[in-house]
Amino acid sequence: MQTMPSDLQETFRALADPSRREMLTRLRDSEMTIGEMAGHFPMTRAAVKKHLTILEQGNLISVHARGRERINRLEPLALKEVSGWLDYFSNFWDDKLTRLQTAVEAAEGNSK
Amino acid sequence: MQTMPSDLQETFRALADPSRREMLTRLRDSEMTIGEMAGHFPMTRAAVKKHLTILEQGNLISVHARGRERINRLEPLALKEVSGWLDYFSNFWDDKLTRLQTAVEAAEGNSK
DNA sequence: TTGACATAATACCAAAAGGTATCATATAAA
DNA sequence: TTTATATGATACCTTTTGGTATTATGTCAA
Repeated sequence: MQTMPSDLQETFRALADPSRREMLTRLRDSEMTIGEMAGHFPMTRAAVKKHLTILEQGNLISVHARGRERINRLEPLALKEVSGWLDYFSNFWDDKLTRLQTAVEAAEGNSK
Repeated sequence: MQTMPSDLQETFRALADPSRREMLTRLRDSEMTIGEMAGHFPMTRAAVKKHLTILEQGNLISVHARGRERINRLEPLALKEVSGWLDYFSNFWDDKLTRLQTAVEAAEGNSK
């Protein structure tokens, strides 16, 4: 059985939830506290905090204390690792697109 | 051609399980039946079939009948859509890597 | 037709996921 | 110091998930 870095597993797991993905897109625009994040979601602060913890376990965010607040900051390197995993398939989809484009061009050539 | 992210949720959900990700890497090398796939995993055929169904729901594979067998084939376009979602963050990690590389080069320059 | 084989369908189970409510703790402010 | 605020930590509940076992269906081959 292939052994993948366990943190990549935690990253994929964290990305599986739509609320967490939306949290990442919000953190792309600006870091924010748990309370600020909770203001954007129809769930309790406790639930938002759980989601942020899972994002942190997936190395997708880092958390920094500022007084009694906790600043949540995007850490995009984990996303880059996911991108690297996807690259394992990229020539495959490129091939498929190439064949498709070739077929389209052939059809256009016939119609001219 | 812009096919907008239809149901990326099902794709992300399918990618969250390590067995399913390994199934995708196996299908990258060659399409195969349910029974063949089951030979590579320590679980029943029924469990493998469930995983393949979830991969199909995530548009990551297609299933084709061949007699009494079912051929499972990689459909990488859904992975390309995931890659597109990640691109929303790519300048972020590029920035971070650029800063890191700059710092490394500066350190090397100091040591020479 | 009969029997073996590959898969489909269903019921069931334990554990994980996603959520709430409640209480404790640490810090800011009056 | 007292009080309000921001978060942490549990306990608990319901639904989903990943797995099994069992039975049914369709197809190949003798």
